[in-house]
Amino acid sequence: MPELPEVQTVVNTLSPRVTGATIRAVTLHRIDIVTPIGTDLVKHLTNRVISQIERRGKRIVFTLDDGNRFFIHLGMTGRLTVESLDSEILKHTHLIFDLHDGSQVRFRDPRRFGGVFWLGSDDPAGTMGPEPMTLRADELFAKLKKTKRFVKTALLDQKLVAGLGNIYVDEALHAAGIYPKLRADRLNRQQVEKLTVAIKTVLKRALKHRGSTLRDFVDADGLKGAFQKLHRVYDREGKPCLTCGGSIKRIVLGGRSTHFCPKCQKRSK
DNA sequence: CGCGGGCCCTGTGAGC
DNA sequence: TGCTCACAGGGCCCGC
Repeated sequence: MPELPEVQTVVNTLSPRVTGATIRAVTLHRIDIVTPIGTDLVKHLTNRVISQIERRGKRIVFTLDDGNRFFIHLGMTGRLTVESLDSEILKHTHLIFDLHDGSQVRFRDPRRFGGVFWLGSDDPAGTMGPEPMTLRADELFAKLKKTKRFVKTALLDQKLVAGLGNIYVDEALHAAGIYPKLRADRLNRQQVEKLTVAIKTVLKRALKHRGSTLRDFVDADGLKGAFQKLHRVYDREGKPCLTCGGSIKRIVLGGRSTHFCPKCQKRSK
């Protein structure tokens, strides 16, 4: 579900509702969604003020008034929403913050690939790579030079660039006319230049449409994204390429679905 | 030590 | 209608 545009959309909709809010109570229904194991989240958060909320990679980073931080990762099916007290608490709701104004922030994640990660004073970025929106082509070129993996697989590595996922890597490679199975270290300067621009263009357009909802994604207000209607390759196997009319192919790389147009994204050069 | 594969989970939709 | 199976936006951990 959540890649950079979706996570940013959650932050954008959550921020005005929680920035400056006091967490009056914390209800943790499953302690195993919290990392490190044994963290007393209730103690850390109760009666704290949320002074800031921001995105780093695919992480939603909260800064508290005591300077401590934690982040929530949405995994595949995570939702972070603001709801009223009387709205039904759905199955798989693992964490609830009661705010001073009577609203609740709820974290719900059926597959539990997401979770809550206590940082304290640790760096929210961890070992993550640079943000794609401010990425420089020479920087990406240097990183891709260091690996023999397929360019598709390399771009999914959050240590290389932080925030891209399966949808936007496929979309960006298509926009740049690059074959997904091309070895990362074989891309030339012009290709990386084009790829850098394509990544930014695709992410910017996706953000403008509040991300992609294939199934689960909603923002903090429960609103779905609309960018899935504008995908040019992702989840379009067998359909005509919107650029050249060729048939979109689906292959599996590193266990992930990969969609591309064999005519626009040629194997050679 | 880089890399590929397995695995962690639940829900859904296609196919029989 | 009901069952089985493949698959899903992510990422950690384990051998090789």
